[in-house]
Amino acid sequence: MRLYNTLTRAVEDVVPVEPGHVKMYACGPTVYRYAHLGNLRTYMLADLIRRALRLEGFTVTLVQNVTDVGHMTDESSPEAIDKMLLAVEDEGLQPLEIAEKYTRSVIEDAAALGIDEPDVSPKATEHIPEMIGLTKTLIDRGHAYVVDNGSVYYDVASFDGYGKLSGNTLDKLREGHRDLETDPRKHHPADFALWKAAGPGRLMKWPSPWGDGFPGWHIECSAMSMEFLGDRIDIHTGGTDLRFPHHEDEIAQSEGAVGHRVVSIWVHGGHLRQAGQKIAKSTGNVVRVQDLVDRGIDPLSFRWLCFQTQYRSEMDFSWAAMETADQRVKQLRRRMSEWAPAAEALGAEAADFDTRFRAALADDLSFPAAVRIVNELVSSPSVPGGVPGGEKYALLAAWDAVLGLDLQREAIGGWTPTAEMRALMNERDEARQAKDYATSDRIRDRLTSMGLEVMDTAGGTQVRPRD
RNA sequence: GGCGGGGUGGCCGAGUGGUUUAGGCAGGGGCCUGCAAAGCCCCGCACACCGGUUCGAUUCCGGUCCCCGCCUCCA
Repeated sequence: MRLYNTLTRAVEDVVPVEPGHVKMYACGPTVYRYAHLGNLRTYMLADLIRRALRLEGFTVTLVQNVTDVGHMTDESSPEAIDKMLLAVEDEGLQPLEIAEKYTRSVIEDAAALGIDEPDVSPKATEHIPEMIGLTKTLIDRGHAYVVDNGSVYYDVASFDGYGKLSGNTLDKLREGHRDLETDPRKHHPADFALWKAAGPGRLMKWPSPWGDGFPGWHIECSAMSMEFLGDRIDIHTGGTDLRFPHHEDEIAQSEGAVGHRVVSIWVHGGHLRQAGQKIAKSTGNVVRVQDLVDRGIDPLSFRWLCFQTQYRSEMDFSWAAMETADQRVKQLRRRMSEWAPAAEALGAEAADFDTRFRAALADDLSFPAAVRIVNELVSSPSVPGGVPGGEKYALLAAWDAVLGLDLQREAIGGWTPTAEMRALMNERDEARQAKDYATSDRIRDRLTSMGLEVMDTAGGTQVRPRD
């Protein structure tokens, strides 16, 4: 298995520190609003890496945090508004109720998209002591300092490798600095909060050695990743926007605390755009799982849409492309039911397809190549010397462990026409045999109006639900 | 201003120093059919612009234009 490492800017082999067992950490959702498809694409990425690794025979442990601490709209301003607090005001709920509501919603949306749950989903609010502990360690090791109001800042100048992930090294940061108002107590403008003193009216706050306050944005990931996975983590994923400052700061924290490299491979997923702009709450162009459902699109079809684009690339979302993908997935399921049951063994041709599919996934998760292989398999001849239907079924069923498209749904689900439908089908066949086409066409219209697709086959009239 | 990533045929989107250079959808033609549908077969010869390297570049290098992300919360 090879993955592109943002840190080294190269595709690297995944070589877990513990042989055969890959430890993954994924930056997860902030739960004061609904997740949109862009967020979910990134969560899906972590799951796809896990699925592909498992197909390769690895054991995988995936930890994904739930950020239920509100962060500031603007870290540098004293008048900054807490986003969690905004949600609290808008919805008339308590912070924990807000968190619960949206946590549940994200879990549901992820499930609808076939994203398997992480092995562990720690909540930030339940690990405040670990964050305080890590902050103490950083102070002790000379990487952080306390200022007079009780906030604690990370001293970026104390960490040699600062900037290695994003390219934003300290000299570059100084050079290209935007005129931001920063806390004058900071030693360097790029210093960031590990712990923030609670201002008046702050709802979520905890006691600490430096007074009541709340954790900085980046510390939760350092603290929880190392708590659950140790200080040698094989893969860390997140959206490309987290590359700087979030992941850069996370590296400074984790490595500053333990004194050595913590994460081996950093994987960043590309953003979803719509009409050229990234999908975001602030842009006002969010698309949610519910929007897919409202349009009669199977949410799992969003997976197929995503598979066509390399995970690292930005992807433009359009309803036209989404509907095309949906049609294709539904078509695949229909073909599966035609090919059932699965063959017991694979012939040479089928085995070759299998090898190519697995190689595509192992090559930096090349889903576009995998999609092509699926398409080739589907349209390959089922004649002797080709791939018989039963083998196609067996292959696609196996690949579905990664694709997650529920391809066997129709074949297994066994949709069957009702007695009424069967009676009409018989009537139509009789009319057709008698060449009474006026009657047969009328019956076809009747079946069509029942939401069915009518097909003539060698065995007579067949119907299936129209998608 | 700094950092990072892009511009491919009607659309979505892979990929590659040349020789058969994806795939899907839409579109055109055909087979099949009583007619449709479904299925099958055939058809597009693209790579922002300008230079350079090369026998040869869409692919490598330089420049130009444009787009997107990050630098404030962000997947």
